[in-house]
Amino acid sequence: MSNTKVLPLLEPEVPEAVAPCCPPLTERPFTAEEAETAARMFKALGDPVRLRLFSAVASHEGGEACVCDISDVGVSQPTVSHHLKKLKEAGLLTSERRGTWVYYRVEPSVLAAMGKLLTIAPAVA
Amino acid sequence: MSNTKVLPLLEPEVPEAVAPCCPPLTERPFTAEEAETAARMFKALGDPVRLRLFSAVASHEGGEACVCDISDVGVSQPTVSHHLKKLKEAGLLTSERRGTWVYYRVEPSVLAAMGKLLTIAPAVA
DNA sequence: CATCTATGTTGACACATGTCGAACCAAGCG
DNA sequence: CGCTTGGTTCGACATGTGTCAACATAGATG
Repeated sequence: MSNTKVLPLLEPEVPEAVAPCCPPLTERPFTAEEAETAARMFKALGDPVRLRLFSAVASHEGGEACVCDISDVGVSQPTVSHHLKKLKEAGLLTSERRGTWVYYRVEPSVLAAMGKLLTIAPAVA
Repeated sequence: MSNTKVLPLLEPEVPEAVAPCCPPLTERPFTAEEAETAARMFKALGDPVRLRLFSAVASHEGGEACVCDISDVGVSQPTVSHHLKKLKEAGLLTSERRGTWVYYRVEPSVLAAMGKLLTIAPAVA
C-alpha cells in the first residue's frame, strides 16, 4: 500500500460556512463575502421541496429522520435525493448510513445562526 | 366620469404572504402550501446581491434608504432595480417615491416572522 | 417646453436549477 | 450467489434566473 491515509485535507462536503457566519442583517450593510455565505443558506431553503424536507427532518423525533420517512413530498425519489444533497452541501443537514437506511440530521447551530441573522436589534445596549 | 375609483381590489403587488405565515420549521413537517409561501421569502434572500441590498436597507437609518444610497453593490443599475423589485414582490420591502428619489423600507414584521420560522423550540411549555 | 438626473422596464442571452427515467451502488436475505 | 429493497448518480431536458444595454418614465430645473 503506497498511499495510506495521506492528504487528510480536501474533504468532499464541509458545512463550515454555517455557524459563525454574519452579523444580523440589520446591524450594518453586508459585505460581498458575508452576503455570498449567508445567501447560500437562504438559497438552500428557497425551494418548497427542500423546505418541506428540511422541516420534516427538523421536526422529526430527535432531529433525525430516515429518507424513507420523509420522501413523500410529491416528487420522484431521485429528486428527493438531489435536494437532500443540496441541503447537505449548504451545511444544513448531515447524513449517516446505518445498515439499510440513510438518516439525515439537522445541525441545531444552523437554526440558531440563521435566526440571529434575522433579529431586529443586535442588543448592543 | 364613468369609472372613478371603482374596483379597489386587485392591487398590483401585495406583500400579504408575510406576517402570519407558518409555524417554526421544527414544530411539524411543513405542508406544501406553507413551504411554497415560506420558500418565496427565503428564495428572495437567496441571492448575494439581493441580500446586500436588503441588509443595506434594513441597517440604514430608520430602516429606510434611497436607491442612490444602496446601489453600490457591483452590478449595473437596471440589475439593482430588478432585484429591488424581486424583494418587493416577496413582501420583504416596500417602496415610495418622494420627489426625485425612491425610498425602500423594510417591514419589521417580516424579520420577526422569518426569525420565528427558525426558532428551535416553539416554547409550547 | 427643453433638459437633466434618478429609476424603472424591455429584450436578449448565458447560465443555473428542478425534474425525471435509467442505470448504478449498498445491505440484507433466500 | 442472485434477488429485493433503499438510496444515489447520470444524462437529458425544460424552465427559471441574473445580467446588461437600450429605451422609457417621473420629477426637478432652467
